[in-house]
Amino acid sequence: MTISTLGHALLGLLAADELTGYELTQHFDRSLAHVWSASHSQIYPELAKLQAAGLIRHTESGPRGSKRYSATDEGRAEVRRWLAQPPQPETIRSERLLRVFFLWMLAPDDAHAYLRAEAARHREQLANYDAIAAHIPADADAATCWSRISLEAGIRHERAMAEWADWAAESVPSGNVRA
Amino acid sequence: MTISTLGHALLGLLAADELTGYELTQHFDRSLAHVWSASHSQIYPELAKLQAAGLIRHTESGPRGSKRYSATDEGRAEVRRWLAQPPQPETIRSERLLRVFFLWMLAPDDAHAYLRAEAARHREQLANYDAIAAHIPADADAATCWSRISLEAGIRHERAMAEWADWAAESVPSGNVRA
DNA sequence: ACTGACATGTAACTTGTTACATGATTCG
DNA sequence: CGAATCATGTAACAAGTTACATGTCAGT
Repeated sequence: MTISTLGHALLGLLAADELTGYELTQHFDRSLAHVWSASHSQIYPELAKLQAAGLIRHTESGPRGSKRYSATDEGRAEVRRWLAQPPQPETIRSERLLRVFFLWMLAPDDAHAYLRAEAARHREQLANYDAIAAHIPADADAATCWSRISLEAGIRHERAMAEWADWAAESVPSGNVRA
Repeated sequence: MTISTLGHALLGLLAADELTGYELTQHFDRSLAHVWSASHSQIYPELAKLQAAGLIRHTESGPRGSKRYSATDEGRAEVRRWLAQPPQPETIRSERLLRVFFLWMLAPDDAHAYLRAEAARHREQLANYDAIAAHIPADADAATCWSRISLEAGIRHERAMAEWADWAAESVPSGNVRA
């Protein structure tokens, strides 16, 4: 049985807490949003696989048919094994940056507007991340401390990209310049 | 016919130059490496689709059965249409950052080593990008200027992530500290 | 002759998305 | 009692990866 990255993400979350599929789904929309994304339609079948592989265990059943899972010892060992492996180089796929590559096909004003909008989008995301970071207490547990560290990567990324978009917009002539 | 992002990438490249499938493949390994990735097994079928949709045209046949394509007027119009649309928020998936999220499961020394290695990987990528940037002439054509602008995003991203990894490593206690 | 780069394609599989489908519980 | 949220699942499809398969041409 080979485990996908999604599988490892679920396993990692279940190593810290007992969670339902629904709660796991929410983690991908919230705490893990800057790191990994997954929808419930991918999560439920993956949970079934992990359970079949003995890496997670169904602990309790709650209201509305909800099922709570926790990682088994083998599951925790699997996460550690995964973490100890050197990661492969990631394949980069950014549609937003790809568009920039082809912006020479647009009128300078339109290209300029694209970059300004890009800067705004990055600043918006940065504000979201900053707001999340502001709510993390200073005396948090280990798992939360590490979520803060990974969130910092998102913050610095958005900040760098916002500054890049500003720089890029300045380097493009525009008829809309007012300064 | 809906066109995938890969289709738009191919169309964009073929809007500037007449290229073969093989040359397109190389672009994803080189000029587009920091932006989008695709392998030949995905490219050849996609070229067939674009041709069937009348967005590209097979122009000349070369040695070793190579086929050269160029974008049609409809193809160029399609790229511009795509560029004018507001991009959707991108789904983020970084296995390397996901690991950081779960680093609390490792001994502090191992977590520290992971972050140091991360910093080194980002610095290595940064050096690659810097080397590429250094070879772009100052008097380049429009398409090259925009490739330089998108490359700058890669450079700033790697720089920000290298600095983040340093910061993160410092914030983790390690038995290997010599300073 | 051999090696490596050039060159194109297909098949099987994995991963991820979108849409469909259903039902329980809570709050106003 | 109606809407929102909670809660789980499946099916059809799209996108991407890995492996298979084949053949050409240039340089040594």
